[in-house]
Amino acid sequence: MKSNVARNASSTKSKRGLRSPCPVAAALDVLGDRWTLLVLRDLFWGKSRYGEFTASPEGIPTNILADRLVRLEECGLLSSTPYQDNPPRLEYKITKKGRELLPTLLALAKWGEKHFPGTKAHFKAP
Amino acid sequence: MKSNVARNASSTKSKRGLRSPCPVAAALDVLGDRWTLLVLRDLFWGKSRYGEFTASPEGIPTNILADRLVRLEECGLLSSTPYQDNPPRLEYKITKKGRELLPTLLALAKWGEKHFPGTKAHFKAP
DNA sequence: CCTAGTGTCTTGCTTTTTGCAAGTTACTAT
DNA sequence: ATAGTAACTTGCAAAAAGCAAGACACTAGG
Repeated sequence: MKSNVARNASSTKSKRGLRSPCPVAAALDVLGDRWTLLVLRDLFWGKSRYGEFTASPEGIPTNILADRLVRLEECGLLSSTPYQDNPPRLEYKITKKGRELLPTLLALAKWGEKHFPGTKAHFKAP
Repeated sequence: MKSNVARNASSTKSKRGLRSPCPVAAALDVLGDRWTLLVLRDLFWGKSRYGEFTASPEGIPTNILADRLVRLEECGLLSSTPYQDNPPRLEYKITKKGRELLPTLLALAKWGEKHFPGTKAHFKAP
């Protein structure tokens, strides 16, 4: 069963050089969409398997999840390891590089809590 | 000259309630694309007019810029005031709510500088 | 042996968004 | 009258998002 990399080789926007000398722009080439930081959030929460990600309250579509997991591994923000051979199945873990996004997620969560009453973050404080 | 709100009433994804009780998800409904945080960065840098935004190194397309300025004002992250009457022209300023995203931008910039060598942030440190 | 269930994807398709490039407007300057 | 300017809008093609169903390779149970 093939990966979906062939379906939309969409990461061309950061495959060739940076579009800007700004680190925010470079970071957003990886993170700037609705779902990527949410997948990272779930990894921070300790989720590691497909069903755990899809069970999150936002209801990520499975083709989007598959795409983001591939891209995040390509960018070195998560790593995958098989946990079963028949059928082959992967679990995902955040990497050191990915963990270094925690300040960004915490800052975003704090801003979100302040400006979207009724929302509540559930990060484990360091 | 009409606004482009009619062209794509696209903020329906956050017009009706939150898609999730998570503040990160709520924040990403506003910020989760490639350009929005870059426009905010430019506002932090003190840019306020159209030509200043388009002069940034990323080369934001003007229809995207127009769209994001409208949405950011709708969300209360910037305010616009006329600086000329003939023809009518607006300049944009970040609001308090928008300034409260500075920790997020700084965290993102720091992560980007570390992982994209050659990039350099230019924020005024508080 | 057959059927149902499961988890992890892929696929087909429609809708939405992105973004290119050119055009429009209402002015000012010469 | 013409050219230039700033701030957009527009038409269109391409890309991405996302719905819903399907495929696969197993396991469990009768």
